[in-house]
Amino acid sequence: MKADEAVSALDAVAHEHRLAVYRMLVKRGPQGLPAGEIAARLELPPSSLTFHLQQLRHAGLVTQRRLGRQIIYAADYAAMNRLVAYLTENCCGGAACTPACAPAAVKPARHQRRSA
Amino acid sequence: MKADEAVSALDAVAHEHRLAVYRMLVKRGPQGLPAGEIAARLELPPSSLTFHLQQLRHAGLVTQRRLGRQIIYAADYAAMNRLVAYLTENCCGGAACTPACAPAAVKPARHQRRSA
DNA sequence: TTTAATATTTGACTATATTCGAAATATCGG
DNA sequence: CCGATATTTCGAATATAGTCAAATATTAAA
Repeated sequence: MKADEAVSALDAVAHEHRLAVYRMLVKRGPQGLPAGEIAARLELPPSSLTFHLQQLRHAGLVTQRRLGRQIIYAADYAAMNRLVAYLTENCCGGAACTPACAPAAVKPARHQRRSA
Repeated sequence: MKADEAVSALDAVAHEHRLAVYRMLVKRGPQGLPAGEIAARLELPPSSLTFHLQQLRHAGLVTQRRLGRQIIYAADYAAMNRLVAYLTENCCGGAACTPACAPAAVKPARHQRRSA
């Protein structure tokens, strides 16, 4: 992955609404969701949602397909993994840092204590 | 992790120079690098670098400490892992999506066990 | 205390992103 | 074809980010 691709992808999710859309799609799975459903759930005007969906799509994070009158968006998991890998690449110069640096895989809402 | 914290962190790395700085620090390890060294390697004017370092720091992705005349910056690996976990959280609704979704099949990070 | 090294803050300028209503486009069912 | 539904494109207003030279702080050494 090139730096500018990573920047595009990160920029795409670096926004309140787009991050919400993206996480919704990640949670949804390959089945995806139609634009209208996303707009309804997040209470966004359709034109605003399109703007954000296009950014996610252009960044390669989501895919688009038509189903009748609807347009279905879905997360591209391969892209997600490439991005995460790029961010954490060469952690600690490759030294034995696994416990400290390895990114968590699937997190089942465990007790992560965080004092405010 | 809250949505706005994630947005701050993503926004911090969603920039060519900041991403380069961040990856350099991730690669460097807990030892970190002085601001001047980072500026020299990336050929950035000191004032511009400070601008970007502050964003990374304010977003919680890097830490800052003084060493003599220098100010050392280092990646915060716990924050990195929280961010990655947030992005990939509840992948596919928790269904059996491991081959498609699981980022770098690695067990969740525990505690830092690294000799400095 | 003076000087040099290191890093940050300030300030002024330029450029880009976000928002959303209204109009346009594409699809379906009759 | 026509009306209804789903989504996108356009356009204009508003807001925020990025750049870097010069001035300022902080520390160390002579």
